[in-house]
Amino acid sequence: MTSTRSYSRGETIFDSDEDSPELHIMSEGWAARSVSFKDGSRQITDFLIVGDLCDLSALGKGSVGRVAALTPAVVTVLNRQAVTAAMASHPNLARAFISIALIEQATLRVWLAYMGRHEKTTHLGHLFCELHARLRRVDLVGDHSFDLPLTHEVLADATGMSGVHLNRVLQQMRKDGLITLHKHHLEILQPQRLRELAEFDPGYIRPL
Amino acid sequence: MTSTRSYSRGETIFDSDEDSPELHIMSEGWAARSVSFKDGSRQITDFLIVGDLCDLSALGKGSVGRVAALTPAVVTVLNRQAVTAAMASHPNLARAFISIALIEQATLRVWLAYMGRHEKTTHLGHLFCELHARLRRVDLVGDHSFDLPLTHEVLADATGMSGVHLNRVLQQMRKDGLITLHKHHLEILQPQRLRELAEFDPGYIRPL
DNA sequence: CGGCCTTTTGACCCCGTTCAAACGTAGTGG
DNA sequence: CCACTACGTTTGAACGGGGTCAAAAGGCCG
Repeated sequence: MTSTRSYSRGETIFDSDEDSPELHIMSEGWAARSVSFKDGSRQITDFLIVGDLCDLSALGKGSVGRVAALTPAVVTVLNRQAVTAAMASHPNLARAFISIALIEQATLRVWLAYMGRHEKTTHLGHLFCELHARLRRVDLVGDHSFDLPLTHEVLADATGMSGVHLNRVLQQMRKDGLITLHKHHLEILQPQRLRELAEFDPGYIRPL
Repeated sequence: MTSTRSYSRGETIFDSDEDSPELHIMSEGWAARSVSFKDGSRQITDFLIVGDLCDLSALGKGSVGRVAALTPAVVTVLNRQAVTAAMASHPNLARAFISIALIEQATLRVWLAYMGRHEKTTHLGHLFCELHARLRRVDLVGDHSFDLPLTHEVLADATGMSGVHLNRVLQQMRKDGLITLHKHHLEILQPQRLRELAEFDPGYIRPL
């Protein structure tokens, strides 16, 4: 039936090349999908948290990038064939997967839009708003703060900036009294102001 | 049954707000989905050409941005309910839509990765490779050249650069003997070199 | 205590932006 | 056929955000 599997930081959970008969759902920890280039740089395209499907792509064609654990992580493993069989008899399940894929699309479009924008401060602020909203869905936030067990390097790879600059943006946000970030715990001090600054509209976040 | 509709340049084909009972398929011309910001800037997140679905999002939750014609365009209009009904009786159709959504995702991830990269030349080169591959699928290329009825401004909004800089990148590519671009017709003079330069891997393009 | 991985800070520099103006080129109407 | 206009392309000059390189200063763990 369903089983779980544990990964330690840095381990690959799924790679676009493989054609695995499994479907992975995050049960604990953080993971990221990323695309790498010859010059060593990488772009993180998705953060995966509890409840997220790692490889929806196993249900159809089309996949890019590698999913790797960013923290110690646990995933639940489903059998792909069992899922596709269930889809055949329950059309609503198929529609649910389409919806999930579309929500992931929407998030990618928002990321793309913010990546194209110029001020990196806005971009990072938006990411914080998004993560807060997503973590809230799965009860991983306390009021306006949450654990963010990621290194600067990871945040930089997600927002398309250098680690050095990411650090400077953070300093600025702290100085502006927008956030605190200590020991991998982020607190949003002025949620309203941050949302306005980042033009955050939670409409694209997956509803519960 | 199915009907068609025509749009002139700039007209909105679909907006994420509306909850239309229709599904649109591009039959002629070019369109783009874009996200806009308060400051007037916009980011194009998808180019739509013949055969592309404008609003897969009508089949589920999750949508961002507005789809607008970039040239005079013709779309075929399908009835959404008819499609969802067909999906219920033909599970393979549902899987096909999942695949389409996943391929769109893959493209978005690639765009995101190139947006995060630093050299804009690479980014634009990659876009040209992608467009060529996609247009080839629908027989709209002649050897290594194709019509590209887009303004610099549009290309700039897609690649996240200013119109001025986009023009300069183009000049450089011309000087390097990589391409010519005249009267909205692009010719790739050194396809192999361009692909290598842009690290283009067509694996993510929708197969025929 | 000694490494190793992160975070922080400083200095320098370049890619890409912005502002502006000039230069096509196509379309419209007299 | 020639203005006149509107839009797109091209070019110049100046500025600045963010990158790169390098080194110091914290944590964290064996």
